[in-house]
Amino acid sequence: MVRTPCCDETGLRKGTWSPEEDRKLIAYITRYGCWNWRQLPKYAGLSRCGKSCRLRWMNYLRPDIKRGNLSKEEEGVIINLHESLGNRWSAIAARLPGRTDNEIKNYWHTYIKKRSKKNSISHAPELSSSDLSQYKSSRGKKSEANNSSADLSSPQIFESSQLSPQSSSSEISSSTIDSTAVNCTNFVAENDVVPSELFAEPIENFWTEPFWAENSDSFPDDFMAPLLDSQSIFPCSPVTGEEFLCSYGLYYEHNNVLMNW
DNA sequence: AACACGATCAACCGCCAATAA
DNA sequence: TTTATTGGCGGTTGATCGTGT
Repeated sequence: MVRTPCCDETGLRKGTWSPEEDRKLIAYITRYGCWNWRQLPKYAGLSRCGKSCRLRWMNYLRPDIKRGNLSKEEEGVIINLHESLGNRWSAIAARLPGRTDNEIKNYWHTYIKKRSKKNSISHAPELSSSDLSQYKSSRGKKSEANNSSADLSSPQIFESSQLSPQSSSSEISSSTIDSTAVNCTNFVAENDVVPSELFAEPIENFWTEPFWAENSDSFPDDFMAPLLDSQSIFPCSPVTGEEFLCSYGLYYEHNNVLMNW
């Protein structure tokens, strides 16, 4: 089977995201969730591949992302977890609310450099053979990895604490993993804000019509009615009401259109 | 002020596992 | 069972920023 590359289509943008692109992505996901990353950019009016959109959202635009330097406690958690988990950045990130695997990965590489410099030795912290085998087997059996990571004795700091009260710990532990995915795909499915039928049986032409935040007036009233509100989507957003933060500033929704302060 | 260098981090790439058809 | 598609992960790259000379 030959896998079609997701990013080699001509016309797809690469590189740094512009504020406008961020705005579109935020607006779309805020409103509709991420039902399909591959198709999402088309309907969101973005000339990006789905992977790129997903990455941007997961690593940067999610409202529960914690920016800024890692605290001493977080550093300690990373170091401890790395000892037991190895380079399983996503698993480590799952224990650090608001931190992304990319961020932790970057931190670790920086840490390794600092440490190797400090010790004036060439060997940076490396995976033991047991770590490696554990890692490899976990990659082979993802679901087991999820379970095993949930069993670790290290302090459990679930992102669930930032999720809606309805989110049970079992939900999270079954997907430690991806609280982000929970956040994202379950916007709709679990928040009971938007009827799931809406997605199961979309309004005619809906999924075939590009989404433009600017043109949201064109949607029928009955469709606009069950829109997600920021609190139900991002129950732990530091910003209340109709506002939420993103990397480029404070956004708020006005007449169902995302505005930048 | 200008340049070189290193650090940081956002983003891309390629692979794998899960799942659907 | 096989094939195709998608999501997710870790490794890596490269642009940008800060600092030192």
